[in-house]
Order: sequence, then structure tokens, then C-alpha cells
Amino acid sequence: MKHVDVESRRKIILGAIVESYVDSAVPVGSRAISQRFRYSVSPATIRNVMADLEEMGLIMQPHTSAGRVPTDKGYRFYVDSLLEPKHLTKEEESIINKLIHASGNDIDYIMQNVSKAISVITNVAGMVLTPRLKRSVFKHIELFNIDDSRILAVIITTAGFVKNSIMDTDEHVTRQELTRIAEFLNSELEGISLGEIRSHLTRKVLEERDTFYTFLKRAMEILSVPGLFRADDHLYLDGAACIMSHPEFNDIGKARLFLRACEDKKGLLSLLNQDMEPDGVKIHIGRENIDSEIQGCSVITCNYKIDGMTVGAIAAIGPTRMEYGKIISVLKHISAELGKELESLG
Amino acid sequence: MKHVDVESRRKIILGAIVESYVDSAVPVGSRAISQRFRYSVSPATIRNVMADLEEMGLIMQPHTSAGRVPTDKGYRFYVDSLLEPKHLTKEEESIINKLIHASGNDIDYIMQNVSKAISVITNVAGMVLTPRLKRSVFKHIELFNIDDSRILAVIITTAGFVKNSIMDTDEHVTRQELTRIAEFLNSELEGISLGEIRSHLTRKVLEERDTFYTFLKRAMEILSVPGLFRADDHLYLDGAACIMSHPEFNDIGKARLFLRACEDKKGLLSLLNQDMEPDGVKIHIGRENIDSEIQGCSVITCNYKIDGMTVGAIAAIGPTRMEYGKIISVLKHISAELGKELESLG
DNA sequence: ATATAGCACTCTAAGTGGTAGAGTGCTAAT
DNA sequence: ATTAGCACTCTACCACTTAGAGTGCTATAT
Repeated sequence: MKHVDVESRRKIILGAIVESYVDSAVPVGSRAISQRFRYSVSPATIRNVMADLEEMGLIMQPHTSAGRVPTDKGYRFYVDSLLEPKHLTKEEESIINKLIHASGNDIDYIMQNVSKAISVITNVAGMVLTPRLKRSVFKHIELFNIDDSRILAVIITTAGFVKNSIMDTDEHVTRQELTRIAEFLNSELEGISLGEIRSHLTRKVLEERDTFYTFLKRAMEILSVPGLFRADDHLYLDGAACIMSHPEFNDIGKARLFLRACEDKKGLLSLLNQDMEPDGVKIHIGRENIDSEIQGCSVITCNYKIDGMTVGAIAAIGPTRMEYGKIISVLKHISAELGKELESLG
Repeated sequence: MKHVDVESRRKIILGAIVESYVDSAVPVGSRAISQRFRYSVSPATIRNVMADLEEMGLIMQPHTSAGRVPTDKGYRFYVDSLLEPKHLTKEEESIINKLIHASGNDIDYIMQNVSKAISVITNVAGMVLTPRLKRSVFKHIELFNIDDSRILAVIITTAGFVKNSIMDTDEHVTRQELTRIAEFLNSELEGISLGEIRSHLTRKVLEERDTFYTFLKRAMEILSVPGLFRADDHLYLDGAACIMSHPEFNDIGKARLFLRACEDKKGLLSLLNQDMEPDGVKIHIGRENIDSEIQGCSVITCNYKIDGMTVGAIAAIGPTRMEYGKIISVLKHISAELGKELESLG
């Protein structure tokens, strides 16, 4: 630390400030940093560097005679440039794995446990976006009458998801006809993602206008029931309570805003959806979030995959002052484990 | 008010204290009560009555020179003996009905909207317990292979709920055999509640030991897959944020306890389950709740029915200081509307 | 040229004392 | 039985003080 160039020293000290502040939630002063390096540099020197960092907008003082606190920009720099991957402890891994893999084969239950796992390990709120059906691949459809005017359709995807939907029909469709339609669809749609089914069939109708027309049209009608492919975008959230243990939510007003944002779900949903495309971990710090209600918060998201295909996302949301390194590792790990678990169901 | 017997006067004043406190969250003094009755009795008289009520344990003083606050016992007396039914406004009814009936035929969405309706109208948290499958009546089952080693079972109930489950089999079961089993079950189980299916079949096996034995046994095996009748006890919760606007949660510690209790769900779940049996509205005040975490809170629950059969429950949870009259009316109304909505899906 | 010690300065958090106001209980009068 | 009057109690609020943490600047040492 004694003889390094000014650039490296700034980085080292910024890192120390961020880590110390994340750890203690108290503005960190020059003395504390100096101590952290066993007084190999004096507080006065640290103060000079701090003045630079403040000028660069990476840290700030809540008031004149307080220590420094990282700004959003400071966190961003920390996250982008000097964050080191943090390994999970054996214990943590085992808690996570237990929660995920002991869930039986009920998707709902798995999702609940995953969001709980995130929040328990990271001490911020955990979220999970259910696997998008649209991104799943068609495997099998079954159609049958449940009474004179209603048909039940059951679709199974390669990943083992089952989606069913009841539709009303004006005219009675015979069992034979339903079987024929199902057989046709089964051979026709194999390997197509659910999101593409409608456009695929429309194309087919145009191509084979004469031969199959009425038959195809009926199949289309059946599949066009609303709800069959409706985005099944359930958002699981857990650990909103443990957020309250962070001092930034001592102000009850902020706590309420945060909870409201969590309950609203629309904003978070769109954020997760938008973050699903690029692979890997995405980080949104403080004011970078469009959603004004959760400024002062950071959101870290990560997609998860089944058989190499992104189908959903998990996330952690908490105060800007969060353990970025740890949370990133946790999300990566959970994303992988969740993928495995879902594949094993398929 | 001037010339009534002492007993009635006590009741009237207790009622006034409760209502005033519920309204303002401020300990109510003798002056305020006197004013409430246009000074037809003087503060001094009120004080005498208050001293009696305090001795009876119905009200208490936070400190010597403060007004009075109802105790749990006071609320209980108020709720049991002097609560008058409160009618909802047209607006409120229309908001509720819009939320419930505009939900399409997706159960998940309906439940979400019902819990939101409760919390929006009552300004405390709303909860809904999904319809218990076990209490639903069997209508139809369909079985088919999805691949060599797995079978998909789809059960439909008279109320129109669909439940499906995938089961692994050691040996391949042919399509013909599945059809025969399904036909058998369809004729055998009609009108039986899902909860009774297993015992019904066990009895059957014993009765017809010789003729059908292996056939029945296979049917049993298929139906005994875990998860097919597993309690589908999803608990929907909404409005945890609006709880924070009540002054009793200004203490962040209490807020955290409350949130934790809401997230834990186990306690609430068992409370709702236990309250499902008796018909109508049930009220749990403060320390009456076993769950120590939500002491200081009250829970009001109400069952709901499909075709006269109780299948689930709704509830409101908030600080002890809540608008009992209004919330009771809201839950009654929503219970009825939810029942209607679910019947219309069946 | 860089690092450090020393010092004056600033600001907060916490504690102190004093006051106004709300509410009570008791007693005596109606 | 009811009420007016009064002494008493307790809280909430305000102004004020003080200790302590942290800073920036300057002069000195390396």
C-alpha cells in the first residue's frame, strides 16, 4: 500500500469504503480506513485520496463532519471494476440445495422455496419469475369433452410443464373429431415453442387452404381460447420482512414505498422480463432504476435456463447498500441449481 | 343519555370510546366523549363511568394522565354486544364486484383480485385461502401416457377445477388399459369428494377382493401418486404495505414482526383452516391469537362456499384497532360474491 | 514531491431542564 | 346522582449544552 501509483490507491480505498459501509451502514471516516490497513498509511493521506474520490463523484458526505458514503456511481464503479467473486460456504450451498431439491415436483412449491432461499442467504428480498410457457417447447396435446358444451385442452411441454384450459364451444364436437384434431396437432407442432404455435398454424392455414381448411380452422379455434398460452407470469416474492432489518428502512415512509413497489409487481415484472434476454447477472443500482419508488434500492437479476434455453429469471432486491459480491454468487448458483431441478422434472 | 340505567350508559360509553379510538388512534379522554354527546353529560360523569370500565378490564390508560384505550377484552365486548352491522356504500360494492367478476376464469387471478379487494376497501391486509380440492366433488378423470414411463392424470371437479399430476410408472401401461381404468373410475367415483376417494377405493378393494383385485390395485396405484390430492393450500396475501400506514406500526420492530408473521403463512394457514368449519364470520382479537407474533393484531375470517359447500376462506388482518363493523360487512359481501363467481365457472 | 502531524473548525447525537397542555381523581356543592 | 373546581401527574416539545467524530488546511518531515 505504501508505494503504489495514485490510480491503484484510489481503487483500493474506494473498495475499502464500499465494503466497510456495506458492512456497518455507518459513514466511514479516514481513521477507520487507515486502521483497516493497519495504519500503514495515515488518516491524513486517506483524507487526501477521499477528497479526490469525492470530486470524482464516487463518494459523498451526508454532512460536513461525517465520514464518506458511496454514491450510486461509486457502487457502479465498484461493481464493474473491483468486485471479486465471492465463494459460498459449504453451509450456504447446502441450505440452498436442500431448499431447491427437496421441493418435490410441484413447480409452485419449488418457486416458493427458491425465493425463500435467495432471501434467507442474502438477507434481502428474493424474487422468482416462473418459467415462461411461451418459451417452452410443445410436446403433446390432449383434448376431450368434459360436458356437452365444453372442451378441456391439456398441453405438455418438453420440460414437463402441464397447462390446461377449458373452452366453451357453441356446437358439440364429437370425441372422434377431437381425437383427430389432437393427433394432427401432435404431429404438426412437435418441437415448436408455444409462443410460435399460433403463427405456425396461421401460416399452415394459408398454405393448405383447400385440403384441410375447415379442419385446420377448427383446430385454430380450439387453440385460440384465451388463457391457454396466456403469459403465466407469476412473481414469487419472499423476505420482504427481512428487508426491514436494514437501517435504511428505519424511516417508515421508505419502508412503505418499498413494500408498495414489491406488491405492485408490474414494475418488477417488466424489469425481470427485460433482463431475461441477456445471459448472466444484471445489476441495477439506485437511481438507475426507472421505477422511482425503489430508488435507494438495487436490483440484481439473473436468468435461468432449461436445456440451454432461458425460460425465467430470479432476482434479489434490497437497499443500495447490499453485498453485491455475495448476492451475485448466490444468484448464479441458484440459477444453475434451479435449472438442473427443472430439467430433472422434464 | 341523561336518564338511562348505569348498565346501558356503560355500554354506550364503551362503544363511544372504541369507535373514537378506532377512528383517531389517540387515547380518548372524558372531555372528548362528553363532546361527542354534545355535552349532555359532563366530563366528570364520564370519568366516573370510565373508572368503572377500567376496573372491569375493558379499557386502560397508557399512562396516568392519558385518555383511555380499549383492551382486548373491551374490543371483544364491543364486537360481541354492541356492534351494529354497517352497510357498504354503492361505490365500495361496485369496486369489489368489478375486481371479482372481471377476473376472467383464471382462479389464480381471481384469488389475487379478491385479496386485493379486501385490502383496498378495508385498509388492512387481505388474505384468501384457495378452494380446498379435498372438499370438491369428483366429476371426471382422464388418464394418458406422455411417454414410456410416465402417466398424466387430469381430474375435473363439479365446480370446474382442474388438477393434474404426472406419475412415474415402473412398467408401461397400455393406452387401452388406461382407458379402462379411467372409465371404471369415472363411473365409480361420481359424486364423491376428492378427500374421500382413497378410503372409498380401499373399501372397494376389500369388498371385491376376488373379481377385480389386480385391476383395482393398479387404479389405486395410479391415484396414490403424491400431489394429486395434495392440499393445494396456496395463501394469497395483499395489502401488507397499507398496514404500514397505521400508527401502531411506526415502531419498525413491530412492523417487522407483522411482516414475518404474514410471510411465514403456516400460522395463518392453520388459523384459516381451523376457522373454515363453522359458518360465517369469526373474529380473533389481540392476545386471543395463539401466534405470539401477531399479538396486537386482529384477524377476521369468513368461509366461502360453492353450491352450499364450504371450500375456502377469506380473511382480513390488521392492528387490533380496526374497523370491525366495516370489515365484517366487507368479508360477508366478498364471500358471497366469490362464491357466485366460482359457481359461474363450474 | 509525497506523507504526516497538529490544529481549528463543523456538525450531529445525546442529554438536560423548563414549560404548556391534556387528562385524571378527589372533594365539595348542587 | 351529577357536576364544578382544583391539585396533581405525565408527556411532548423546545431551547440549550456538551462530547465526540470527522474534516480541511497548513506547516513540517522524509
